[in-house]
Amino acid sequence: MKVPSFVTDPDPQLYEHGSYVVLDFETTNINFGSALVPENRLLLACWSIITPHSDGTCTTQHKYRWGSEYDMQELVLDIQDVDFLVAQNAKFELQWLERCGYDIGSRPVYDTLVAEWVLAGGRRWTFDLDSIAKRYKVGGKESIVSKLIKGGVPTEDIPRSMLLRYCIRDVEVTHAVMRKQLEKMRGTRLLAITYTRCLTTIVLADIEGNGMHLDAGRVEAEYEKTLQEFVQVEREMEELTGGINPNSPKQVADYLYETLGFDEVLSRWGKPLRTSTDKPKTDADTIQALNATTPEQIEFLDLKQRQGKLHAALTKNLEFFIGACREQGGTFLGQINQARTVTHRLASSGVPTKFKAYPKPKSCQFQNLPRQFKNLFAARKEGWYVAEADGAQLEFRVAGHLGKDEQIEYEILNDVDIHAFTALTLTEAGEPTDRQGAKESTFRPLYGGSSGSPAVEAYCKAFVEKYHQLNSTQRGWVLEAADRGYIETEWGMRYYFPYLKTTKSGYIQGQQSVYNYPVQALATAEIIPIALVFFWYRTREADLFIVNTVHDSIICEVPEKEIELFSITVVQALTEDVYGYLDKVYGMRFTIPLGVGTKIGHHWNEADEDVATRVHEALKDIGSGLKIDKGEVGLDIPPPPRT
DNA sequence: GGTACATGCGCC
DNA sequence: AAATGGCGCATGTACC
Repeated sequence: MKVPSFVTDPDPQLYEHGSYVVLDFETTNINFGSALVPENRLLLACWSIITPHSDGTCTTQHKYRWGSEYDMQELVLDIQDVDFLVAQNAKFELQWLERCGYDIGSRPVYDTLVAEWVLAGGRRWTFDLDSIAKRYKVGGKESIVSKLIKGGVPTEDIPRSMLLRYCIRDVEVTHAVMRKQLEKMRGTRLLAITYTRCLTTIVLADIEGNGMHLDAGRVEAEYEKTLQEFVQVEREMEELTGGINPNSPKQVADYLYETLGFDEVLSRWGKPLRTSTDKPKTDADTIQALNATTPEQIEFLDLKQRQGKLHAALTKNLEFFIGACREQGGTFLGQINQARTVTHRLASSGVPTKFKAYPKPKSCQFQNLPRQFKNLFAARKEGWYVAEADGAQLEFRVAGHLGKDEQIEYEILNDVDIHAFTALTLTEAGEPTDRQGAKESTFRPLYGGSSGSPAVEAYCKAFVEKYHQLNSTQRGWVLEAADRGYIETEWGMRYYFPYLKTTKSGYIQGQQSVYNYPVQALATAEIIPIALVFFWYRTREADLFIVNTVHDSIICEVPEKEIELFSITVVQALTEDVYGYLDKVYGMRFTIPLGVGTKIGHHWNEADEDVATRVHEALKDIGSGLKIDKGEVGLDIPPPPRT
């Protein structure tokens, strides 16, 4: 499908001179009124239409309409008549507008919540409309209706006149906030950032409605197996300990350090490693590091480690999965949230769901699903595939670009194995490590880490020397942050660091965040969302659909006939489209080749070799370094030459 | 009885 | 004295 010009040739100045509708809906409030809950109903829409004129003035028209999604034709026509749509938390309005028959991809949105998140630049502000309004001194104090809704009063029970006043007021406040935000962004490069974020909002509004789908047979088997093992472990623990609660850090600590007489793990300075409130630690890493000598000690550590893992697997995932399979056909929804993270990554949260089998509602988010359970997910349609594409070594390559680091560029162009260097350095420093074991240390110094075991410290030093151009760039960021209180990234985003402190020794506390934010942000807050937007538009008329995105990846359900379409389009979106967008919108020429890896099979993360052969064939004339390994197909696409 | 915090664990 | 970033959910405990 053709990608609209407001994506291929964006002009963020549209927000300054275009016509727009400011919209607010009132709905019944199951799960905060989400349009994705079929039982929710639309009650009321209030909107203003703002039409600018060539002489600098503008006309404003106010409208409202009581009724359901089937009564909103006039609203839809009004939106179709303007350049863009404005709302606070536009994802919510877009999901309702979808139910009203509006094409949510047809024009840009301006989301005051998202814009405020951009302006916050990493400061932990609150982003509800009342808080924002208060900061801009518009709109007065929180209304009674707002408190009633928060207090759980059904919206439909609130007197109509009150609800109408409330809704009109929210439209006015949203509009006033928008004008203030635009004012504040003038003279900065934040408008373009806001534009990118708001394009992403549209796509998220759509993806959230799809949910992910479980293979019920596999879930039942996995649950049964895990439960049996868990029951066995708990029984053995009870016999050994006489009945402590293994989920209580307090009781476990008493048992470990009093009853069993373990010595606490010590830091390099000889002090015990404690929790933030100075209590003895009982987590998996600590238990791994304890020195067991008696048979009782050995047995307990083994049991506790298994118990912790099994308990987490059951309570956080498998019980939820079982509920979803037995009670709702295997498909469940998750939220993908903007305005949560300080770096502008996306976050995910679960949708609280009440299953018959459990007394309390359970939630399951989409970004921390255990790897070992990914293959419990399948496409919901017979014969379809789950296809995942991820940005190859995305943050490392981004670091190479931001640091203008020739060594990183060389290593990417020549496909150098970076973990091998880590393993070698650690081994030479006296701690023999294989490639797999070295992986966890590889990027520690990239994010400002410098300490650890002697060998790890030696590795950190070696890293900093090897990629000295990146390191001096990062140290520059730290100085800028310490000096001005914020940094401005290459693409114009500002991150504030009000809490940086320089110690007597000259060490800047909090510098790790400064090292990290630009790298994490360009990779997972810009490049992946941009790719997501292009991929979504390019495949809107295809049957395939996006079901999830996890920081550096895009996950879809794809019919057999669209395997090639998926592969070619996702590669284009994650590379060429990104180069083009960064250049056009941020004036930024990306210098390092971006790469893509694809994995396609009937279950998530379970590659099908035959499909991989087809993908390999489809991509053979594109890019460079095409390779196929255990069903995963990867390649790089170099950035366009500089002219 | 309800809420807030601490802890631990999962992901990238 | 300590020094790798970013999240969300389940449970236990302290406290009102």
